Amino acid sequence: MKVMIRNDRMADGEPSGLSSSIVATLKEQIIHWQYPPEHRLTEADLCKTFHVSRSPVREALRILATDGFVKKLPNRGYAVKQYNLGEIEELYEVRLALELYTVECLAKRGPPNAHDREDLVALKRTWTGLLNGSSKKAEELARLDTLFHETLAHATGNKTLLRHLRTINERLMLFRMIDLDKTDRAESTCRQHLEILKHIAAKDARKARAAMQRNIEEGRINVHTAIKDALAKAYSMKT
Amino acid sequence: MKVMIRNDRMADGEPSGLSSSIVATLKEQIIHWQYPPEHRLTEADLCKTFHVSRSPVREALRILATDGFVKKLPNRGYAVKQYNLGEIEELYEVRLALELYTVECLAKRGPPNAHDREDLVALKRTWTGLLNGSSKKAEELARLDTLFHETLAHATGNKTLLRHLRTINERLMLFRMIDLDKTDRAESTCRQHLEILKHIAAKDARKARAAMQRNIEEGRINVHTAIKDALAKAYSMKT
DNA sequence: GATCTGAAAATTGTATACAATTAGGCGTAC
DNA sequence: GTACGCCTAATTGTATACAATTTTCAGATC
Repeated sequence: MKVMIRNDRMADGEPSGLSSSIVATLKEQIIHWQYPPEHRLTEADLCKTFHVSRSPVREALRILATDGFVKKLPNRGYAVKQYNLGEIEELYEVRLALELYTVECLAKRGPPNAHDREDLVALKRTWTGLLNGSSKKAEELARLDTLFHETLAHATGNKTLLRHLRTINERLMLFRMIDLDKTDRAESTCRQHLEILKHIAAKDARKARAAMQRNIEEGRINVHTAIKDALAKAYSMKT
Repeated sequence: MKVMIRNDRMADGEPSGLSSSIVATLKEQIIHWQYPPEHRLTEADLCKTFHVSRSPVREALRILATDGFVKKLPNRGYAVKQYNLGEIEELYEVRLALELYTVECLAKRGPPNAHDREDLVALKRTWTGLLNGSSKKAEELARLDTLFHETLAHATGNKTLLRHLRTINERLMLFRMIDLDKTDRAESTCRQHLEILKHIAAKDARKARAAMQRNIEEGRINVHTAIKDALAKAYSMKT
């Protein structure tokens, strides 16, 4: 009973005890759309489902709120946050600013140590293989895509940059599948990623930024049109 | 005692009750260096000083930890976070990325509505006045400088961008006074800010970025040298 | 039928009690 | 003198009880 799930990345002093596993579980569920948007989450309900008291549940909800997965309804508990088109665009903009800086940084001064340099060549191997290879399931692609962008940020050596990028990209997880499910997206992603790596290796900051911008913008546009279509459809159904 | 400080930007559902005022008070104290770095903060102690129970104190400490003002010592409570040179540089880098994007955004598409446009001309008035005028106390300068950068971010209309920039700049508050106390910094700040506004008005994104970069870099360098000197002095004293 | 009123239910905010883990120190053996 | 082990105190993690606020809904009134 009451198993303490030890979190993977427990190096920093952040998570502790039951709340961290509640956070992880709920995040996972929300990202996979297992709750309808605006679904209400009350402390009492979560206590029942997780078989714990209110203390860790409260902590978990507060964390999820600051991470942008739930929002607080004054005096009415919490609800799964639904992002509207404008907010999604905002997230993509901040992501763009941070990732452009990331590649500029890498092109200009390169990875700070041998380990990070190896990570970059490993990325090149991975995505070259993916370009020719077969496995193009969206789920796996999403994992590798996340890994790609996080590895770049990590290679700058700037942990603060990585952390901010993570919180942004974690939220965008909600929509990443929409993007990567698109036809031919796998191939264009491969080409764009390889291009980014090429320009970094060539120490061409301008071209690296441009390539990264194309990569992120394509994703943003895919999500944008998909959401707008969905909204239009939902609206037309109501009339 | 136990005054509930109503937060300015309370529009979102974040703060509530006692914890928010504890957070505000401790933040204020930490920013003003009223605790030595690495000073330990235990829940029990804070309960006594604030005359509240552990629940709100725990909540406050968790918030302060995610905001980067305290760090968690596993099983030993919390401690006021001491930033080393590398971490400060990281913060300045992320800030640079976000603020460069901010001015680029403003120069390219301009403020989204009349209200934000007015804010920008108000900034121009303020800093023109400051250039000629007298009041150059560092404390007041810091307030206006913060207002300048936050107003720009706000004028983009991107709330997410503003929020991330705030969390970064809030931490850099710890070192802003070091920067602004420097001789002639007031004047150079005025000139740089006015230049930024000029290029934004002229819709010249490249020059606006360059001007913002100079502004931020100057601050970074001031802080960098000051901290390095302080560390060198502390080290030489020990030998 | 619409609207106001009041009480009950729902829900969070706070306080406190208990459990579990860990750090620090003291004493003892070698 | 040093190292080992136990014991106590410190400290957090969790559960629960209580208080205060707000929503909601039934019933009465116009």
